[in-house]
Amino acid sequence: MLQTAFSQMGELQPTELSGEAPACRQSDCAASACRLSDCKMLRAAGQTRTVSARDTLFWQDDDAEFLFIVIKGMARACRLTSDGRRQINRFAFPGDLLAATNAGFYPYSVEAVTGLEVIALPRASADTLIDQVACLRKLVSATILKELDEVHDQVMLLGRMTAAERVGHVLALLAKHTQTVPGQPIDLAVSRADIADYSGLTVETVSRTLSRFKREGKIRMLGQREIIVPDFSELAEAA
Amino acid sequence: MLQTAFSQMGELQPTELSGEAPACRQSDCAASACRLSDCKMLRAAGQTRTVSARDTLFWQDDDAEFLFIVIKGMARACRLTSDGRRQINRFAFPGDLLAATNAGFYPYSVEAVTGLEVIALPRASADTLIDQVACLRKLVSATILKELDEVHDQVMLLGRMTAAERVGHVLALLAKHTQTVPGQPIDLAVSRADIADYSGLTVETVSRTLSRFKREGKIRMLGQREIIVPDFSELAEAA
DNA sequence: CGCGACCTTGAAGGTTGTCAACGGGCGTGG
DNA sequence: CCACGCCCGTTGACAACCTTCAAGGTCGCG
Repeated sequence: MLQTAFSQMGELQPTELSGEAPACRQSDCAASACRLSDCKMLRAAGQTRTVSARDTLFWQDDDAEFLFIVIKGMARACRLTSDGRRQINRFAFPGDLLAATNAGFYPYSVEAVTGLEVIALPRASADTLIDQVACLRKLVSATILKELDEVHDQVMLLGRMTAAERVGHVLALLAKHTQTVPGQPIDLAVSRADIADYSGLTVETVSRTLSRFKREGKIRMLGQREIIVPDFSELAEAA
Repeated sequence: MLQTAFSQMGELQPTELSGEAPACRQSDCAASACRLSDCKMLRAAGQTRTVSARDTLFWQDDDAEFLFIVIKGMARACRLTSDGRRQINRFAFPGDLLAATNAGFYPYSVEAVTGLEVIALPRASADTLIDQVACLRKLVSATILKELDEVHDQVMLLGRMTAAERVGHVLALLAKHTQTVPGQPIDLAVSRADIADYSGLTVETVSRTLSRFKREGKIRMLGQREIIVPDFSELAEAA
Protein backbone atom coordinates (compact mmCIF):
# COMPACT_ATOMS: atom_id res chain seq x y z
CA MET A 1 0.00 0.00 0.00
CA LEU A 2 2.78 2.33 0.90
CA GLN A 3 4.66 0.95 -2.05
CA THR A 4 1.79 2.06 -4.24
CA ALA A 5 1.89 5.55 -2.86
CA PHE A 6 5.58 5.76 -3.63
CA SER A 7 5.09 4.44 -7.11
CA GLN A 8 2.59 7.14 -7.87
CA MET A 9 4.87 9.77 -6.48
CA GLY A 10 7.57 8.48 -8.74
CA GLU A 11 5.83 10.21 -11.63
CA LEU A 12 5.95 13.63 -10.03
CA GLN A 13 8.83 15.99 -10.65
CA PRO A 14 10.33 18.10 -7.88
CA THR A 15 9.64 21.20 -9.98
CA GLU A 16 5.94 20.50 -9.94
CA LEU A 17 5.95 20.07 -6.23
CA SER A 18 7.78 23.26 -5.50
CA GLY A 19 4.85 25.10 -7.00
CA GLU A 20 3.13 25.17 -3.62
CA ALA A 21 5.48 27.28 -1.56
CA PRO A 22 5.78 26.44 2.13
CA ALA A 23 4.82 28.99 4.76
CA CYS A 24 8.41 30.02 5.35
CA ARG A 25 11.62 29.08 3.58
CA GLN A 26 13.99 26.67 5.28
CA SER A 27 16.72 29.27 5.50
CA ASP A 28 14.47 31.45 7.62
CA CYS A 29 14.12 28.79 10.24
CA ALA A 30 17.44 27.05 10.11
CA ALA A 31 19.80 29.97 9.86
CA SER A 32 18.32 32.52 12.25
CA ALA A 33 18.35 32.49 16.01
CA CYS A 34 14.81 31.11 15.91
CA ARG A 35 14.37 28.24 18.32
CA LEU A 36 11.65 25.83 19.26
CA SER A 37 11.50 27.44 22.69
CA ASP A 38 10.26 30.66 21.07
CA CYS A 39 7.36 29.02 19.33
CA LYS A 40 4.07 30.13 20.83
CA MET A 41 2.15 27.45 19.05
CA LEU A 42 3.93 24.74 20.96
CA ARG A 43 3.18 26.36 24.27
CA ALA A 44 -0.46 26.37 23.27
CA ALA A 45 -0.44 22.75 22.14
CA GLY A 46 1.43 21.29 25.09
CA GLN A 47 1.55 21.51 28.80
CA THR A 48 4.26 23.54 30.52
CA ARG A 49 6.11 21.75 33.30
CA THR A 50 8.75 22.88 35.73
CA VAL A 51 11.25 20.55 37.32
CA SER A 52 13.47 21.46 40.26
CA ALA A 53 17.19 20.91 40.05
CA ARG A 54 18.15 17.23 40.52
CA ASP A 55 14.60 16.00 39.94
CA THR A 56 13.80 13.63 37.10
CA LEU A 57 11.63 14.61 34.14
CA PHE A 58 11.26 11.05 32.85
CA TRP A 59 12.86 7.66 33.26
CA GLN A 60 14.75 5.50 30.84
CA ASP A 61 12.65 2.62 29.44
CA ASP A 62 9.31 4.16 30.39
CA ASP A 63 6.73 4.49 27.65
CA ALA A 64 7.64 7.49 25.52
CA GLU A 65 4.40 9.30 26.17
CA PHE A 66 5.66 12.81 25.55
CA LEU A 67 8.02 14.85 23.48
CA PHE A 68 9.68 17.65 25.42
CA ILE A 69 11.05 21.02 24.46
CA VAL A 70 13.39 22.80 26.82
CA ILE A 71 12.25 26.36 27.51
CA LYS A 72 14.55 27.37 30.32
CA GLY A 73 17.37 25.85 32.32
CA MET A 74 19.61 22.89 31.69
CA ALA A 75 19.05 19.16 31.73
CA ARG A 76 21.12 16.03 31.38
CA ALA A 77 20.10 12.91 29.48
CA CYS A 78 21.64 9.83 31.02
CA ARG A 79 21.70 6.14 30.54
CA LEU A 80 22.24 3.56 33.21
CA THR A 81 23.34 -0.03 32.71
CA SER A 82 22.01 -2.82 34.89
CA ASP A 83 25.27 -2.84 36.86
CA GLY A 84 25.17 0.86 37.59
CA ARG A 85 27.45 2.40 35.01
CA ARG A 86 26.22 5.83 34.01
CA GLN A 87 26.70 7.72 30.77
CA ILE A 88 25.42 11.20 30.02
CA ASN A 89 24.44 11.32 26.36
CA ARG A 90 23.73 14.97 26.22
CA PHE A 91 23.32 18.25 28.02
CA ALA A 92 20.14 19.98 26.88
CA PHE A 93 19.53 23.73 26.75
CA PRO A 94 16.65 26.00 25.74
CA GLY A 95 15.40 25.14 22.27
CA ASP A 96 16.55 21.53 22.49
CA LEU A 97 14.27 18.56 22.12
CA LEU A 98 14.22 15.78 24.67
CA ALA A 99 12.97 12.26 23.99
CA ALA A 100 13.25 12.52 20.22
CA THR A 101 13.44 8.83 19.40
CA ASN A 102 12.12 6.26 17.03
CA ALA A 103 11.59 3.77 19.84
CA GLY A 104 8.41 3.48 21.85
CA PHE A 105 10.21 4.06 25.13
CA TYR A 106 12.57 6.70 26.45
CA PRO A 107 16.13 5.64 25.61
CA TYR A 108 17.52 7.65 28.54
CA SER A 109 16.43 9.38 31.72
CA VAL A 110 16.39 13.14 31.88
CA GLU A 111 17.22 15.03 35.05
CA ALA A 112 17.15 18.76 35.68
CA VAL A 113 20.61 20.20 36.30
CA THR A 114 19.28 23.65 37.14
CA GLY A 115 15.65 24.61 37.58
CA LEU A 116 14.04 23.46 34.37
CA GLU A 117 11.04 24.53 32.34
CA VAL A 118 9.81 22.37 29.49
CA ILE A 119 6.82 21.95 27.23
CA ALA A 120 5.40 18.44 27.30
CA LEU A 121 3.68 17.45 24.06
CA PRO A 122 1.75 14.18 23.96
CA ARG A 123 3.52 12.22 21.30
CA ALA A 124 0.56 11.74 18.98
CA SER A 125 -0.35 15.41 18.90
CA ALA A 126 3.31 16.37 18.55
CA ASP A 127 3.55 14.17 15.47
CA THR A 128 0.42 15.64 13.95
CA LEU A 129 1.30 19.21 14.75
CA ILE A 130 4.86 18.99 13.49
CA ASP A 131 3.81 17.22 10.36
CA GLN A 132 1.19 19.73 9.42
CA VAL A 133 2.94 23.01 10.08
CA ALA A 134 5.70 23.55 7.56
CA CYS A 135 7.56 26.12 9.59
CA LEU A 136 7.59 23.93 12.67
CA ARG A 137 8.64 20.95 10.63
CA LYS A 138 11.75 22.75 9.41
CA LEU A 139 12.64 23.88 12.85
CA VAL A 140 12.18 20.45 14.41
CA SER A 141 14.18 18.90 11.62
CA ALA A 142 17.00 21.41 12.06
CA THR A 143 16.96 20.84 15.82
CA ILE A 144 17.23 17.10 15.47
CA LEU A 145 20.00 17.37 12.89
CA LYS A 146 21.87 19.69 15.22
CA GLU A 147 21.51 17.10 17.96
CA LEU A 148 22.88 14.51 15.56
CA ASP A 149 25.87 16.71 14.74
CA GLU A 150 26.55 17.27 18.41
CA VAL A 151 26.41 13.62 19.28
CA HIS A 152 28.86 12.91 16.46
CA ASP A 153 31.23 15.32 18.16
CA GLN A 154 30.72 13.41 21.38
CA VAL A 155 31.51 10.13 19.64
CA MET A 156 34.84 11.58 18.49
CA LEU A 157 35.46 12.82 22.01
CA LEU A 158 34.71 9.46 23.62
CA GLY A 159 36.42 7.33 21.03
CA ARG A 160 39.62 9.13 20.27
CA MET A 161 40.45 11.84 22.75
CA THR A 162 42.64 11.94 25.84
CA ALA A 163 41.29 12.91 29.25
CA ALA A 164 42.68 16.43 28.92
CA GLU A 165 41.07 16.95 25.56
CA ARG A 166 37.76 15.62 26.81
CA VAL A 167 37.63 17.92 29.80
CA GLY A 168 38.71 20.87 27.66
CA HIS A 169 35.94 20.22 25.18
CA VAL A 170 33.32 19.89 27.89
CA LEU A 171 34.39 23.24 29.30
CA ALA A 172 34.06 24.76 25.84
CA LEU A 173 30.65 23.17 25.42
CA LEU A 174 29.39 24.55 28.71
CA ALA A 175 30.88 27.96 28.01
CA LYS A 176 29.16 28.09 24.64
CA HIS A 177 25.75 27.56 26.18
CA THR A 178 26.19 30.02 28.99
CA GLN A 179 27.21 32.71 26.51
CA THR A 180 30.47 33.17 28.33
CA VAL A 181 32.96 35.62 26.89
CA PRO A 182 36.58 34.47 27.18
CA GLY A 183 37.94 35.88 30.40
CA GLN A 184 34.55 35.84 32.10
CA PRO A 185 33.95 33.01 34.57
CA ILE A 186 31.93 30.03 33.36
CA ASP A 187 29.26 28.93 35.79
CA LEU A 188 29.56 25.18 35.45
CA ALA A 189 26.19 24.22 36.96
CA VAL A 190 27.16 20.57 36.58
CA SER A 191 29.15 18.55 39.09
CA ARG A 192 32.47 16.84 38.46
CA ALA A 193 30.54 13.58 38.27
CA ASP A 194 28.43 14.99 35.44
CA ILE A 195 31.51 16.02 33.50
CA ALA A 196 32.95 12.58 34.09
CA ASP A 197 29.82 10.77 32.98
CA TYR A 198 29.55 12.91 29.87
CA SER A 199 33.13 12.35 28.85
CA GLY A 200 33.51 8.70 29.78
CA LEU A 201 35.98 9.32 32.62
CA THR A 202 35.92 9.05 36.41
CA VAL A 203 35.39 11.90 38.84
CA GLU A 204 38.99 11.56 39.96
CA THR A 205 40.40 11.93 36.49
CA VAL A 206 38.27 15.01 35.86
CA SER A 207 39.40 16.55 39.11
CA ARG A 208 43.04 15.78 38.44
CA THR A 209 42.79 17.18 34.94
CA LEU A 210 41.26 20.42 36.16
CA SER A 211 43.97 20.68 38.80
CA ARG A 212 46.59 20.21 36.11
CA PHE A 213 44.98 22.92 33.98
CA LYS A 214 45.10 25.21 37.00
CA ARG A 215 48.77 24.42 37.68
CA GLU A 216 49.60 25.09 34.04
CA GLY A 217 47.77 28.41 34.10
CA LYS A 218 45.24 27.33 31.49
CA ILE A 219 42.31 27.96 33.79
CA ARG A 220 41.60 29.78 37.03
CA MET A 221 39.00 28.68 39.54
CA LEU A 222 36.88 31.00 41.62
CA GLY A 223 34.56 28.63 43.41
CA GLN A 224 34.56 24.92 42.64
CA ARG A 225 32.03 25.53 39.93
CA GLU A 226 33.22 28.83 38.54
CA ILE A 227 36.07 28.60 36.09
CA ILE A 228 37.84 31.22 34.03
CA VAL A 229 39.33 30.13 30.73
CA PRO A 230 41.49 32.93 29.34
CA ASP A 231 42.10 31.19 26.04
CA PHE A 232 40.22 28.17 24.78
CA SER A 233 42.75 27.45 22.06
CA GLU A 234 45.27 26.71 24.82
CA LEU A 235 42.92 24.13 26.28
CA ALA A 236 42.50 22.54 22.88
CA GLU A 237 46.19 21.76 22.62
CA ALA A 238 46.13 20.03 25.98
CA ALA A 239 46.78 16.60 24.56
CA MET B 1 8.91 37.64 10.32
CA LEU B 2 9.23 34.10 11.45
CA GLN B 3 8.12 35.21 14.85
CA THR B 4 4.99 36.57 13.23
CA ALA B 5 4.29 33.29 11.55
CA PHE B 6 4.60 31.49 14.87
CA SER B 7 2.38 34.01 16.59
CA GLN B 8 -0.35 33.44 14.07
CA MET B 9 0.00 29.72 14.45
CA GLY B 10 -0.37 30.15 18.15
CA GLU B 11 -4.07 30.75 17.57
CA LEU B 12 -4.62 27.45 15.80
CA GLN B 13 -5.64 24.35 17.67
CA PRO B 14 -4.18 20.94 16.88
CA THR B 15 -7.68 19.63 16.34
CA GLU B 16 -8.25 22.05 13.51
CA LEU B 17 -5.07 21.00 11.84
CA SER B 18 -5.71 17.29 12.03
CA GLY B 19 -8.71 17.84 9.78
CA GLU B 20 -6.56 17.46 6.69
CA ALA B 21 -5.39 13.87 6.88
CA PRO B 22 -1.89 13.13 5.56
CA ALA B 23 -1.39 10.75 2.66
CA CYS B 24 -0.42 7.87 4.92
CA ARG B 25 -0.44 7.48 8.68
CA GLN B 26 2.86 7.58 10.53
CA SER B 27 2.46 4.03 11.75
CA ASP B 28 2.39 2.81 8.17
CA CYS B 29 5.80 4.22 7.46
CA ALA B 30 7.53 3.84 10.77
CA ALA B 31 6.45 0.39 11.78
CA SER B 32 6.60 -1.58 8.58
CA ALA B 33 9.67 -2.84 6.77
CA CYS B 34 9.35 0.13 4.40
CA ARG B 35 12.68 1.81 3.83
CA LEU B 36 13.95 4.83 1.96
CA SER B 37 15.83 2.51 -0.36
CA ASP B 38 12.51 1.15 -1.61
CA CYS B 39 11.14 4.54 -2.59
CA LYS B 40 10.90 4.88 -6.34
CA MET B 41 10.30 8.59 -6.16
CA LEU B 42 13.76 9.16 -4.75
CA ARG B 43 15.38 7.16 -7.51
CA ALA B 44 13.56 9.41 -9.95
CA ALA B 45 14.54 12.61 -8.18
CA GLY B 46 18.19 11.80 -7.64
CA GLN B 47 21.11 10.33 -9.44
CA THR B 48 22.16 6.75 -8.76
CA ARG B 49 25.85 6.25 -8.05
CA THR B 50 27.94 3.19 -7.49
CA VAL B 51 31.14 3.19 -5.49
CA SER B 52 33.64 0.35 -5.44
CA ALA B 53 34.78 -1.10 -2.15
CA ARG B 54 37.37 1.11 -0.40
CA ASP B 55 36.57 4.15 -2.55
CA THR B 56 35.29 7.36 -1.02
CA LEU B 57 31.80 8.71 -1.64
CA PHE B 58 32.51 12.12 -0.14
CA TRP B 59 35.06 13.83 2.06
CA GLN B 60 34.76 15.34 5.50
CA ASP B 61 34.58 19.16 5.44
CA ASP B 62 33.60 19.38 1.77
CA ASP B 63 30.51 21.39 0.93
CA ALA B 64 27.48 19.25 1.72
CA GLU B 65 26.15 19.31 -1.79
CA PHE B 66 24.16 16.09 -1.64
CA LEU B 67 22.09 13.95 0.61
CA PHE B 68 22.64 10.23 0.06
CA ILE B 69 20.48 7.19 0.52
CA VAL B 70 22.09 3.79 0.66
CA ILE B 71 20.47 1.36 -1.76
CA LYS B 72 22.83 -1.57 -1.63
CA GLY B 73 26.02 -2.50 0.16
CA MET B 74 27.69 -1.16 3.27
CA ALA B 75 29.52 2.07 4.03
CA ARG B 76 31.46 3.55 6.90
CA ALA B 77 31.27 7.17 8.03
CA CYS B 78 34.55 8.27 9.53
CA ARG B 79 36.10 11.31 11.03
CA LEU B 80 39.76 12.18 11.00
CA THR B 81 41.54 14.60 13.31
CA SER B 82 44.37 16.77 12.09
CA ASP B 83 46.89 14.45 13.74
CA GLY B 84 45.50 11.35 12.09
CA ARG B 85 43.27 9.79 14.69
CA ARG B 86 40.33 8.05 13.06
CA GLN B 87 36.86 7.38 14.42
CA ILE B 88 34.08 5.57 12.63
CA ASN B 89 30.79 7.17 13.59
CA ARG B 90 28.57 4.73 11.89
CA PHE B 91 28.20 1.77 9.59
CA ALA B 92 25.50 2.45 7.01
CA PHE B 93 23.26 -0.12 5.37
CA PRO B 94 20.46 -0.08 2.78
CA GLY B 95 17.78 2.40 3.75
CA ASP B 96 20.15 4.58 5.76
CA LEU B 97 20.78 8.22 5.08
CA LEU B 98 24.27 9.58 4.71
CA ALA B 99 25.22 13.22 5.20
CA ALA B 100 22.13 14.11 7.20
CA THR B 101 23.45 17.17 8.97
CA ASN B 102 22.51 20.67 9.93
CA ALA B 103 25.94 21.98 8.93
CA GLY B 104 26.82 23.19 5.46
CA PHE B 105 29.67 20.73 5.11
CA TYR B 106 29.99 16.99 5.51
CA PRO B 107 30.86 16.23 9.14
CA TYR B 108 32.55 12.96 8.13
CA SER B 109 33.91 11.12 5.14
CA VAL B 110 32.06 8.13 3.78
CA GLU B 111 33.85 5.16 2.27
CA ALA B 112 32.39 2.06 0.68
CA VAL B 113 33.08 -1.09 2.68
CA THR B 114 31.58 -3.38 0.07
CA GLY B 115 30.44 -2.39 -3.38
CA LEU B 116 28.00 0.42 -2.73
CA GLU B 117 25.00 1.81 -4.50
CA VAL B 118 23.47 5.10 -3.40
CA ILE B 119 21.05 7.76 -4.55
CA ALA B 120 22.57 11.24 -4.57
CA LEU B 121 20.01 13.98 -4.04
CA PRO B 122 21.09 17.59 -4.48
CA ARG B 123 20.46 19.08 -1.08
CA ALA B 124 18.04 21.79 -2.17
CA SER B 125 15.79 19.42 -4.08
CA ALA B 126 16.03 16.86 -1.29
CA ASP B 127 14.76 19.47 1.16
CA THR B 128 11.90 20.46 -1.10
CA LEU B 129 10.95 16.93 -1.98
CA ILE B 130 11.03 15.65 1.56
CA ASP B 131 9.15 18.62 2.88
CA GLN B 132 6.33 18.33 0.41
CA VAL B 133 5.62 14.63 0.40
CA ALA B 134 4.06 13.59 3.67
CA CYS B 135 4.88 9.94 3.31
CA LEU B 136 8.50 10.61 2.55
CA ARG B 137 8.72 13.07 5.40
CA LYS B 138 7.65 10.43 7.90
CA LEU B 139 10.08 7.95 6.55
CA VAL B 140 13.00 10.37 6.58
CA SER B 141 12.11 11.46 10.05
CA ALA B 142 11.93 7.87 11.28
CA THR B 143 15.24 7.09 9.60
CA ILE B 144 17.01 10.01 11.24
CA LEU B 145 15.53 9.19 14.63
CA LYS B 146 16.71 5.63 14.22
CA GLU B 147 20.19 6.94 13.46
CA LEU B 148 20.00 9.05 16.59
CA ASP B 149 19.00 6.04 18.68
CA GLU B 150 21.87 4.03 17.25
CA VAL B 151 24.44 6.69 17.91
CA HIS B 152 23.21 6.90 21.49
CA ASP B 153 23.99 3.21 21.78
CA GLN B 154 27.44 3.91 20.42
CA VAL B 155 27.97 6.66 22.99
CA MET B 156 27.22 4.17 25.76
CA LEU B 157 29.58 1.70 24.13
CA LEU B 158 32.42 4.20 23.85
CA GLY B 159 31.93 5.85 27.19
CA ARG B 160 31.27 2.99 29.56
CA MET B 161 32.08 -0.38 28.10
CA THR B 162 35.12 -2.60 28.32
CA ALA B 163 37.00 -3.77 25.24
CA ALA B 164 35.31 -7.17 25.37
CA GLU B 165 31.85 -5.64 25.56
CA ARG B 166 32.62 -3.28 22.70
CA VAL B 167 33.79 -6.01 20.38
CA GLY B 168 30.84 -8.19 21.35
CA HIS B 169 28.40 -5.42 20.55
CA VAL B 170 30.02 -4.68 17.19
CA LEU B 171 29.71 -8.35 16.26
CA ALA B 172 26.04 -8.22 17.21
CA LEU B 173 25.57 -5.05 15.18
CA LEU B 174 27.13 -6.57 12.10
CA ALA B 175 25.22 -9.80 12.53
CA LYS B 176 21.94 -7.90 12.75
CA HIS B 177 22.52 -6.21 9.42
CA THR B 178 23.61 -9.31 7.58
CA GLN B 179 20.48 -11.14 8.73
CA THR B 180 22.61 -13.79 10.36
CA VAL B 181 20.84 -16.54 12.26
CA PRO B 182 22.68 -17.62 15.43
CA GLY B 183 24.93 -20.51 14.48
CA GLN B 184 25.38 -19.27 10.93
CA PRO B 185 28.68 -17.55 10.16
CA ILE B 186 28.71 -13.75 10.10
CA ASP B 187 30.50 -12.30 7.09
CA LEU B 188 32.25 -9.38 8.69
CA ALA B 189 33.05 -7.37 5.53
CA VAL B 190 34.92 -4.88 7.71
CA SER B 191 38.56 -5.16 8.75
CA ARG B 192 39.88 -5.31 12.31
CA ALA B 193 40.88 -1.68 11.89
CA ASP B 194 37.28 -0.76 11.14
CA ILE B 195 36.04 -2.55 14.23
CA ALA B 196 38.72 -0.78 16.23
CA ASP B 197 37.90 2.64 14.85
CA TYR B 198 34.20 2.12 15.46
CA SER B 199 34.67 1.04 19.04
CA GLY B 200 37.44 3.40 20.08
CA LEU B 201 40.07 0.67 20.46
CA THR B 202 43.24 -0.32 18.63
CA VAL B 203 43.61 -3.10 16.09
CA GLU B 204 45.72 -5.05 18.55
CA THR B 205 43.10 -4.92 21.28
CA VAL B 206 40.38 -6.04 18.87
CA SER B 207 42.53 -8.91 17.68
CA ARG B 208 43.41 -9.97 21.22
CA THR B 209 39.78 -9.80 22.26
CA LEU B 210 38.64 -11.96 19.36
CA SER B 211 41.38 -14.46 20.19
CA ARG B 212 40.19 -14.54 23.77
CA PHE B 213 36.62 -15.14 22.63
CA LYS B 214 37.89 -18.00 20.50
CA ARG B 215 39.88 -19.52 23.38
CA GLU B 216 36.83 -19.26 25.64
CA GLY B 217 34.63 -20.95 23.04
CA LYS B 218 32.38 -17.94 22.63
CA ILE B 219 33.06 -17.67 18.93
CA ARG B 220 34.52 -19.80 16.16
CA MET B 221 36.36 -18.42 13.19
CA LEU B 222 36.24 -19.83 9.70
CA GLY B 223 38.24 -17.33 7.73
CA GLN B 224 39.59 -14.19 9.32
CA ARG B 225 36.39 -12.44 8.39
CA GLU B 226 33.89 -15.18 8.98
CA ILE B 227 32.82 -15.69 12.55
CA ILE B 228 30.28 -17.98 14.15
CA VAL B 229 28.63 -16.80 17.33
CA PRO B 230 26.67 -19.68 18.83
CA ASP B 231 25.08 -17.52 21.51
CA PHE B 232 25.12 -13.74 21.60
CA SER B 233 24.03 -13.60 25.21
CA GLU B 234 27.34 -15.25 26.11
CA LEU B 235 29.21 -12.48 24.35
CA ALA B 236 27.18 -9.88 26.22
CA GLU B 237 28.41 -11.12 29.58
CA ALA B 238 32.03 -10.84 28.43
CA ALA B 239 32.91 -8.00 30.79
C1' DC C 1 29.25 23.22 65.40
C1' DG C 2 28.76 19.13 63.01
C1' DC C 3 27.19 16.58 59.27
C1' DG C 4 26.94 15.38 54.45
C1' DA C 5 27.83 16.11 49.73
C1' DC C 6 31.22 17.21 46.76
C1' DC C 7 35.95 17.80 45.53
C1' DT C 8 40.92 16.84 45.77
C1' DT C 9 45.02 14.15 46.22
C1' DG C 10 47.91 9.98 46.81
C1' DA C 11 49.34 5.18 45.94
C1' DA C 12 48.75 1.03 43.59
C1' DG C 13 47.00 -1.72 40.08
C1' DG C 14 44.85 -2.95 35.71
C1' DT C 15 43.31 -2.39 31.13
C1' DT C 16 44.59 -0.77 27.02
C1' DG C 17 48.02 1.49 23.93
C1' DT C 18 52.57 1.36 21.74
C1' DC C 19 56.27 -0.77 19.49
C1' DA C 20 58.00 -4.65 17.31
C1' DA C 21 58.20 -9.03 15.13
C1' DC C 22 56.09 -12.69 12.79
C1' DG C 23 52.72 -15.33 9.91
C1' DG C 24 49.32 -16.08 6.34
C1' DG C 25 46.80 -14.99 2.13
C1' DC C 26 46.77 -13.04 -2.31
C1' DG C 27 48.09 -10.85 -6.44
C1' DT C 28 51.91 -9.79 -9.46
C1' DG C 29 55.72 -10.75 -12.00
C1' DG C 30 59.72 -13.37 -13.04
C1' DC D 1 54.96 -22.53 -11.22
C1' DC D 2 57.10 -20.35 -7.73
C1' DA D 3 59.07 -16.20 -5.52
C1' DC D 4 58.31 -11.92 -3.84
C1' DG D 5 56.03 -8.14 -1.70
C1' DC D 6 52.15 -6.17 0.42
C1' DC D 7 48.30 -5.98 3.31
C1' DC D 8 46.11 -7.78 7.07
C1' DG D 9 45.93 -10.17 11.29
C1' DT D 10 48.19 -12.12 15.45
C1' DT D 11 51.14 -12.24 19.40
C1' DG D 12 54.57 -10.60 22.85
C1' DA D 13 56.87 -7.25 25.92
C1' DC D 14 56.62 -3.07 27.92
C1' DA D 15 54.85 1.48 29.03
C1' DA D 16 51.32 4.77 29.82
C1' DC D 17 47.09 6.35 30.97
C1' DC D 18 43.37 5.94 33.53
C1' DT D 19 40.81 3.56 37.21
C1' DT D 20 40.32 1.90 41.75
C1' DC D 21 40.70 2.32 46.51
C1' DA D 22 41.53 5.18 50.28
C1' DA D 23 41.98 9.30 52.93
C1' DG D 24 41.47 13.92 53.76
C1' DG D 25 39.74 18.67 52.65
C1' DT D 26 36.27 22.24 51.56
C1' DC D 27 31.88 24.21 51.49
C1' DG D 28 27.12 24.85 52.58
C1' DC D 29 23.42 24.02 55.54
C1' DG D 30 20.70 22.45 59.46
